[in-house]
Amino acid sequence: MGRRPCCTMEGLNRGAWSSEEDKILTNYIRIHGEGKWRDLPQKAGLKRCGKSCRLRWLNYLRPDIKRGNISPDEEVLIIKLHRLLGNRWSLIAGRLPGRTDNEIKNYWNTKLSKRVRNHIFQSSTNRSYECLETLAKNPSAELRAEEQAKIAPQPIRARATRCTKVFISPQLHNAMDKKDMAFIGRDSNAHSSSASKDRENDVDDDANCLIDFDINDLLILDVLNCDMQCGNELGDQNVVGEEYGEDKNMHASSSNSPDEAVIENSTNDWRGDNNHFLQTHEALELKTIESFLCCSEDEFETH
DNA sequence: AACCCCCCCAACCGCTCGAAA
DNA sequence: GTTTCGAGCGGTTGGGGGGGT
Repeated sequence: MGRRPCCTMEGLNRGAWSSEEDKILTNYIRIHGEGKWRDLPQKAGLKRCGKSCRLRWLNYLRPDIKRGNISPDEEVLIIKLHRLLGNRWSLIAGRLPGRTDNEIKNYWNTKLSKRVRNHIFQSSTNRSYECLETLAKNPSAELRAEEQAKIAPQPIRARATRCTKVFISPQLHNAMDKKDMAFIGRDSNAHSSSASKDRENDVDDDANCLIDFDINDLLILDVLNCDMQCGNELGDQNVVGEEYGEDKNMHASSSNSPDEAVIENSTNDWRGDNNHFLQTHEALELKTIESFLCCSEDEFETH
């Protein structure tokens, strides 16, 4: 194996881009569209690595990029998402239209992480987004000890994988539709056994299906779920860190069930005009939902 | 004015993944 | 099944600018 570098490294410009280079790249992409980054520099007449061109376009030149100060609302969202997802910058950026993963990563590393760290000294399984909002809107605000404990991070570190389909039981989908805390918040054992039973019925009824979903539901669930025991379950299941495993067939991309609903056709995506987020990250979200429901991984794998 | 230090952020690097050959 | 390629992700680096002395 092995791969040739994306371009010969000799004689290429490095470092900051000049306005002339920006102009050339922008014009080229305007005419030919994105993609084929390896060949782009040669065709466009740029002395740059294709990777560098891609990065420059995605992080700086794209017309839909929102530049400027990050609003308090955006801060709140970043903090919430970071708490939920950890350093998954592309996922977090996917929730902030016009913001790039690089920008959010930088913003977190230079500002938010310090601010949050200063207000947190004990891990806790409880959550309080009121505290987070207070923090984002008034950085100098001092939180009480119990408030600090409530916002200690417990990110879900499942791996984000690219796949095209995801399985969610009809029960889960209905529960998410209705924000059914009674269903979602039941204790893990009770839920685990009943969930298994439900799924057996699903199989019998041939009612399993793949249903697209919106991560907004997760956030809503998370917010509504402040007082639930779910946080404890997350910790108990080792969803933080590698121990939780990689992928483990959590994506259903190989399934051929006729009941599958292909995410690509989803209209439930936050962006509306494309489905990048769901197409690339539903496996992570499935893991997230699974964790929220406190189900065992095996139960999902049976599907 | 000169120097130093720190912060910010654009850019780079190494790696992984899915798809195609 | 294996190899190669295109693309994307996340951690890190380093240049530049601003503030302090």
